[in-house]
Amino acid sequence: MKKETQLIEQQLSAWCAETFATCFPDADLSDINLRVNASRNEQFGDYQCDAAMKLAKALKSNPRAIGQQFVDTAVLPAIVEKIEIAGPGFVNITLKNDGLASQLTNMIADDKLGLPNIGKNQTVIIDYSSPNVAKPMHIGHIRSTVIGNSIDRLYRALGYNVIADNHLGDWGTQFGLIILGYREFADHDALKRAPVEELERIYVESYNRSKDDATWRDRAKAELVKLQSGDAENRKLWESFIALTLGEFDKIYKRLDVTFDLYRGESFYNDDLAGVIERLEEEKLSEESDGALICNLENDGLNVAIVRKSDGGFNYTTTDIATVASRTAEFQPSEIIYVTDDRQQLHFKQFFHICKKLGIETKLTHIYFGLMRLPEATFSTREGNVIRLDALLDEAEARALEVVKTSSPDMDEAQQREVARAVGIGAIKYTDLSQNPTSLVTFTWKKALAMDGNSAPYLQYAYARIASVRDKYAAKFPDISPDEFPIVLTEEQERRLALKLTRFPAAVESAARLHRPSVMADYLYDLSQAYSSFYQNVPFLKADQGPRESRIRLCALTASVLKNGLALLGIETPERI
RNA sequence: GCCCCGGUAGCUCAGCUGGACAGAGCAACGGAUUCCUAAUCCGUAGGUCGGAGGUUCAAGUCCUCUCCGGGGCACCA
Repeated sequence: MKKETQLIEQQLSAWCAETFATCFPDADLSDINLRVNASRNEQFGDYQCDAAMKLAKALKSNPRAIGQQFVDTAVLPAIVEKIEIAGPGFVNITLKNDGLASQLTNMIADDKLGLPNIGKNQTVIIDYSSPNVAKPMHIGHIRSTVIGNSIDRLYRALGYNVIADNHLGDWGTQFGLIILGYREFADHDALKRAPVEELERIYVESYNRSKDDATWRDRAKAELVKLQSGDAENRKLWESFIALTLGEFDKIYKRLDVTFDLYRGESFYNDDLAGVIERLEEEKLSEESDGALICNLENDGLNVAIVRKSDGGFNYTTTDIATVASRTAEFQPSEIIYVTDDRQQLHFKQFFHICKKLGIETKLTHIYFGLMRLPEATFSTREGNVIRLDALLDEAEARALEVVKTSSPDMDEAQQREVARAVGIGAIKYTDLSQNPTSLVTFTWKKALAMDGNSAPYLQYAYARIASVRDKYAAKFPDISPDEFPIVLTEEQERRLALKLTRFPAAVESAARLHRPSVMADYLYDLSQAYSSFYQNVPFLKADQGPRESRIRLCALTASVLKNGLALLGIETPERI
């Protein structure tokens, strides 16, 4: 039986709370945060507790004295070397070297590297990517796809049962225009060559005609009505548009290593929409206004949401409510997570609110991110200022290939291409994942394709160096098995690396909890820096037996953490680079 | 008009539930390669955290006001 892993931070926090309770048995400490946190600055120990300052007021005492009392009464846990009081009343905690070493040994023995199984028996649905049919994906789509996919991976790693659902925009008024346009001026050769581009051209042209041609508008509407009422021919056309588009999308998803468990577009919920309206009316949550049916949420500061248009059609609020109802009934998720850009915030607040009023208790979370902007000067001449996603990926791979060719000229070309693919795609993903999603993002090729510094290639490079060390060790000492030697931390860089390694589970946990892959990226970069410094300054293949094996084990564990950690960002780790 | 998100070093960005002197990368400058992949490492320089008040023992982080940029506010999703 696998013992439940507990994060060091939690362990120390619990200990800290207990100790304070023993120190001050009469005080009510329930409102005060007694947590222990990783020290930001290593001169203040490995972990620190700032509770003494927080308690000062409640206990009517000064923080130094409280800290001192804590230090005097505390019974140190086995893993702790010493505690000290410092500054205004911080308790700084330093871990034992052999305590760290045994943590590492446990991680090595655990194929999950110490990750807690906090998602056991919980289902989470993640709704991300969700592009529209008949429109090519451009750089605006990469954030939802890559961020959503990373959240997906983080949750899975923590034991959640994740359902990744691609909620395609496959239904709506645009299909009337597309069907009509298709009938009138489709270029069938172009449709074979580049189906989505041609579909988009058809849509745009048809849309433009509808703007000042009432007849065209009416004809498009007639096509839409036919489609919606199940006309066999239009239905078939519509299905073919979806198939063509998905065929193109799948190429991109494959390149990005993104897979979905479900592809349920808006059309999937079409039959449920009337029922949603009925429920809203029954619950008296809706009212007529200017011929439309609305939910008035002004009292909640959320304006007004239209649930049925004056022409009788439904819109996305209705669809989204139907989707939640369907998902909760079918999967009983503990949480549904949506990943979209921040323009949709109001919409999500509105329909989350309506769902709650309808008695749906499921936790609904909207992860939003800032739209990608272009620095005007660079791209103003580009047509429509749009960079297609596949073009971006091509460029990334090409750029990476140049670097690979100059850095690894001896590698055969097929392998160079393979490395360039992993590195190029990794660079693109990392750029998106390493920033806080809510930040505004300015797209620059330089940043997106960065190959050094805080970038995926830096992390991949660190990994490849370890792989190389491992192979050289195996060749040089074929008869020695490093795992028979204990991990001993003597050098400064060694200890720093060890400490970082033990924080992997905490990093994964908080990245998932905060829905922020950037936390993971930050951690991995930090770890790689610690490793690179170790690598550069501490010899291992040339060290004596004992330290050598200990260091090899550290290398191996670093490799595992990097590989698994980067996998949580959807980034590959080639063995050679 | 109301609401949301940004404004941190020349540039691009971190900074978790307020915690000890604000951190990276790029660019600049100076070092390191008989040695485990230099896509690396070590170092120097660079910031009144948009501005003004306030709360607090402690504010980049919370509150109020304000300036700048982006976005959203009824039949597109």
